[in-house]
Amino acid sequence: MRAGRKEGPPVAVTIKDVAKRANVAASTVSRVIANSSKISPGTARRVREAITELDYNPNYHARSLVKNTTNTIGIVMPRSAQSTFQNPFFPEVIRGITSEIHDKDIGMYLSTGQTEDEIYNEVVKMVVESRVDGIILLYSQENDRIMPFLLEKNFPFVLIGRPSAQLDQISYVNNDNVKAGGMLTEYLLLLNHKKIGFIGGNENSMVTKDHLEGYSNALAKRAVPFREEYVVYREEIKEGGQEAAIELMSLSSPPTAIIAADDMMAFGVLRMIQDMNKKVPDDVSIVSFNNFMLSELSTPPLTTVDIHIFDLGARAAESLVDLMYSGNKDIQHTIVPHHLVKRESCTVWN
Amino acid sequence: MRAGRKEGPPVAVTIKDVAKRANVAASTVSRVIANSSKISPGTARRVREAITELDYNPNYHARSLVKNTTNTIGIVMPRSAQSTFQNPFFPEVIRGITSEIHDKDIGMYLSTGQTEDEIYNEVVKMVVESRVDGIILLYSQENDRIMPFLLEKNFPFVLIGRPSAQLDQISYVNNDNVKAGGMLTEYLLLLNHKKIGFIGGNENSMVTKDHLEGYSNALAKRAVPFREEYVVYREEIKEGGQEAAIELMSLSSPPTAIIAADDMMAFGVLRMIQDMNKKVPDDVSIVSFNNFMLSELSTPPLTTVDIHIFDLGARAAESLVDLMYSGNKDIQHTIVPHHLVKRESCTVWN
DNA sequence: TTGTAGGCGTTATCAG
DNA sequence: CTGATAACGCCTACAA
Repeated sequence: MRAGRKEGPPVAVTIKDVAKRANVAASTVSRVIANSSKISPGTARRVREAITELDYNPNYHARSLVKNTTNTIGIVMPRSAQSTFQNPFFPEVIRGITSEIHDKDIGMYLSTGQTEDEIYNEVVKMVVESRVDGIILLYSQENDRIMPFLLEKNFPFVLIGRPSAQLDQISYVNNDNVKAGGMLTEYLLLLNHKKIGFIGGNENSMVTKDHLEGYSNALAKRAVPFREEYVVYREEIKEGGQEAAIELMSLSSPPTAIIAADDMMAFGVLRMIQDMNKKVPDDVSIVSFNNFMLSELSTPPLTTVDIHIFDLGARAAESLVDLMYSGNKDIQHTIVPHHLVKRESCTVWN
Repeated sequence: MRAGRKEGPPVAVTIKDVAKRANVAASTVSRVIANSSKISPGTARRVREAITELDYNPNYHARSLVKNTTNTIGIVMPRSAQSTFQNPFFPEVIRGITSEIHDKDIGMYLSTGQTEDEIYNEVVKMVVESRVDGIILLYSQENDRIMPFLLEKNFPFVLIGRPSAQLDQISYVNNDNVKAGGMLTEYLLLLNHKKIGFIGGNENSMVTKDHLEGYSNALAKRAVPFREEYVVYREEIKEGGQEAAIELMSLSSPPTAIIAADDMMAFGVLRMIQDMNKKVPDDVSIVSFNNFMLSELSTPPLTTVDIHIFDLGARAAESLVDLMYSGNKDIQHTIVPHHLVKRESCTVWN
């Protein structure tokens, strides 16, 4: 279905009205708006007066039409973020983006699609109808149609995360998730844990793959065997952690420490472990990724790695603005640092 | 600062190209796109072929310019939501809005302003530059300039929350917050609590006022004295709850139960109470509003009133779409029901 | 320094 | 049923 026609509200004041009022031609008005150098102070003043008196604002579409620029960027979220925009990750990224563009007169257009097709079609519309000047992709998955499309159209975009291919053609900003996963694992190892469970998010997402790689690297380095049964995947943000905890803890030799895909998962794990009448961290240690705001308010407060989500968004916006307006078409790869936030959900294993 | 000019990417295919290809006039192409009735099947087919062959998409701005319609709605968030988009309320509202518009070909434009002035200017731009067809306001405050402006321009908008004035001229969707506040208080009263602390959010916001009214009503009805010192306000989403807990618990006669402005606050309160080596709910009961996803995962799980945030967004979008495209300009007031979710943060006071 | 004219890509009106 | 043609509101040569 397509929305119907709008009854035009009181016709807006146009550039001609201003011109008439100031006794000049429309083009002159246009020039003072553009701050054209060659304009006499006198007329400039007169025009400006007329503008304020009439409360004139240039029509966005007319301007976009002729300049072929929209001054807005599109944000594309994954399907799963739509169903769970609940994941604080996305709002926080958007905050970061916002911080970077709010004073640059750049607007933000949000995708609303809820299926892969809907999202793809929205992206197509954004670019081919010239709705936006550039796009920030909030996710990457293997075999996705969006990036190939954008690449083919040669349309400016930056990805938050890691592309699964064509690294050298895609601007992205990401964390070093392999390293982060490794660090967390090593931390647990140093705490003397040998049986470490790993709860991944979407099995096909790059983050998950990278975390897992870091995990297994760290294990290998300390000659701790990698055990299949310690690795489980859950996508559902709410029940995921709880279910994974059940799966892990019901093993004949359950882990003494668990790495959760993110703090939301960790909350679920925490809840479930406590429901089992076990203590965190005494009976099982928990660590996770992201450092959401609430992580420090849980019981016990969560040890987690802060990946600076806000910065992810801000840097992405920065790169994109560069790509769109600076003429600099160089591909940029930005790695946002992470750091461990030690709190009280981990302890030494006897 | 204003963003610069974009280098036009490969010029897009226009309606004229299609016309040429199909050997018809541009206006004919326009007609088949609009599904005009009076068009011969033959040409229609030829045109459609040309469209797909050329991969033609109508230019959004050209169309908006002449039709004076944008098929997009603007979402205006409060300053505090920008700094704390962290509050799950906003993402959840947006999910609701999205659910309502994603299949209607309606887009979503997000405000990015971070000061009151920036936000106001953005709104002005949205309406006066014809960027959007309507607006959803995610907050209301007394002495705000935005609603008067919208009203004066006779621009379609709906408010999520309660207007502080001109109720009959403003479409809004809201909860019955007085009732919700009253219910929570009565619940605690029935649990035999007499000393009930109230932590409000922003003291000037309508929600807070309504909650407080419900609170004091309920107290009065049971002849329990209203005590000034039991009422505190905190805006900061993260530290607010903790600080308020300190303030309340250090009273000479501290409350045995606390009503928090929302679950985020409640988390902070919970944390702080536990840091004081007191038990929830045995030493103090906690209840709050909103029922965020995480509320059921805390320790202990939170008793809270579910206000159906998602529906707030969906209904608002529905009303707005009506206002914008249906020709029905009737003011609509929608009250979304709430319900108590009993969990484990409250118990009977001996 | 300023005005005139033409065009950006559509849709709507009016003939035919 | 279809084709010209004139808007929509703005910007940018080109002239003056």
